[in-house]
Amino acid sequence: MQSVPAHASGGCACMSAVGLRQLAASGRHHKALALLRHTLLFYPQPPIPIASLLPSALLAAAALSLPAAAFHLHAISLKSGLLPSDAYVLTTVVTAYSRLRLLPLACRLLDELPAAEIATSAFNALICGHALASSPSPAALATFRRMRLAGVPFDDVTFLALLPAAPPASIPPLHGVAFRSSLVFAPSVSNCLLSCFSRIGAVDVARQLFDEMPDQRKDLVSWNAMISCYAQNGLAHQVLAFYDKMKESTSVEPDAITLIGVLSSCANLGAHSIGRRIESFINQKDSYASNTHIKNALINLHAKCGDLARARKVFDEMHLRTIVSWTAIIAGYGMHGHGDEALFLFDKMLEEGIKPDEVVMVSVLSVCSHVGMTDKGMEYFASMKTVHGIMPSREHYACMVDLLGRAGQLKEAWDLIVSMPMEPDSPIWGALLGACKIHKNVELGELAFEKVSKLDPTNVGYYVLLSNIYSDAGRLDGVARIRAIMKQNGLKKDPGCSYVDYKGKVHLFMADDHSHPQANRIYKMILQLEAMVKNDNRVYRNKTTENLPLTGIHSEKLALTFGLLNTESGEEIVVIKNLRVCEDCHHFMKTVSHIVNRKFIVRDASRFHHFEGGACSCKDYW
DNA sequence: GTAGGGTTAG
Repeated sequence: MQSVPAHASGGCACMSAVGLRQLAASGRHHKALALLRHTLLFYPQPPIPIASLLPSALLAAAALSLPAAAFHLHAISLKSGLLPSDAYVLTTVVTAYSRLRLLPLACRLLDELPAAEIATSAFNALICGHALASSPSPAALATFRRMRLAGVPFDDVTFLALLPAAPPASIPPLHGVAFRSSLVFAPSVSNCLLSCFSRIGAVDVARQLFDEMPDQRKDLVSWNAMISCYAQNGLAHQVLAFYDKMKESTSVEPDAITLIGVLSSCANLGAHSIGRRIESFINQKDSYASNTHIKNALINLHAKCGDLARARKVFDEMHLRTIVSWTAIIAGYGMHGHGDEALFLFDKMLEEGIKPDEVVMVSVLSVCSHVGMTDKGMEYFASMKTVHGIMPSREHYACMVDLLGRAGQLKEAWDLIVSMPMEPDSPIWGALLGACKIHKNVELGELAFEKVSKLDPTNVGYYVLLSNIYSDAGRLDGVARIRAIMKQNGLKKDPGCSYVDYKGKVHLFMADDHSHPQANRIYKMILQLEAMVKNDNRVYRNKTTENLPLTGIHSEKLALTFGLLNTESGEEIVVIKNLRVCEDCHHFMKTVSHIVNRKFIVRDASRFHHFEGGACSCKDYW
């Protein structure tokens, strides 16, 4: 007959282990730790079934941010002789320290052991810890090397932890390792590799990986990863094409993640009718009704497609708003020129106790810059460090250079760049260059160009900006020089294009484009409008047009005129343009809005312009 | 019992 205590204790410990796991899994970590304390009272002596209790308890300590509890449990693990040999306990100690932001302790633990004796799972946990602490993480890669050198087998989990944190240059060789070890054949690993190549901008390699996956191994995640790949690399047209392809495929059904990728591409393209179709599909599904990510994508869609009221409606009707929702609506008001409402919402967000992050601060600063609230922008920039504890990044500096530069404070913008604690990047110098164009400063423009063309030599926009600076200053020698450099480097100016999403179809126009079926009617009307604009004394007061060289018909004039010809008064016209609208076209549109007594909206590369009654919502500040 | 892939805002 078994001794009663032994039998009873075994059963009780077993129950404790189950109970602890359940408590930890359901988030009741305090109860889990209390149960462990209670159990330990009955089992003061090792080696007892503590082995089965420690992992859950360690994770509970990490979840509760209780380093002292983790130290205690670590000590128990050592005292009971479970460490260093018990793989489960070793792995969870590493995980607990990683999650408690005590990565050095996790490192030391494994550093002191012979690598060959460390279990795969413990190495995986450490790689994961490195990934958690920083990304990209050379240390994660170094841990993987140590593992391989010691001959410790790696598995799919190793790759899933390592790949997202791997430095860009190590992705192709890791792909090779995954291939040789046959791990690429695990769908999760190939999906992960796919998104890694996406992250480093290797879209073609990502697509190749997708195409090489046998159909039965392509799952929903593979399709979504490919859609995100196109979306994040700015290939919105490919997203829509790929989405169509996905709908044809019988093996997968789009889910919320698919739709989010597609919606964001519709937003970037201004493809409002496709976006609205997806929205009505979404509204039919109850399961999406409370999906915050979807709602955020819809706010972004409507705002970027010109329907701010609808964006606001989605925002107002949300049950749970995250900082992303706030950022989307704030940026929306900003790009439509409603700086006051945007900043009011930001203050409201703070009142609701939401802590601002780097991203929302970028939006707030760019709102200030777009609407010319220079002082307000300076205040917010200063408050980042002093009030919110956010260190300004290059992106924030770029906003500030833009803010000061647009306002004509070129010297202050320059001083800010010089005072930066990190090396300025091309968008920062580009912002200064743009400001020099607005304020016609050749000397500083040349300086900014010199910097920016070293950092981003193939970006045509910068050459065009400097060329326009020279042109405005009557420096034709400069214009010729830039043109020569561009030719020498094989750089071509991005062609301007504009389009209107009319009755579900996109009508695209290039400059001087005659290919549209209605081209004759459109040009005839433009000529009439141009003549009327020249004679319009009311808006014409601020001269300029007469002296402008006739540079052909820009695409936005064609798209707008198409819109005017095909819609009734009161109907929405949204023109979307890939580049910034020029002064001549801007003046033309203001005047036309007065002459034909219509409202219309133009989205250019940087913001929205609402034209009505001879004026623009940007107040000529863009 | 431990380690883990694809999602939104700029």
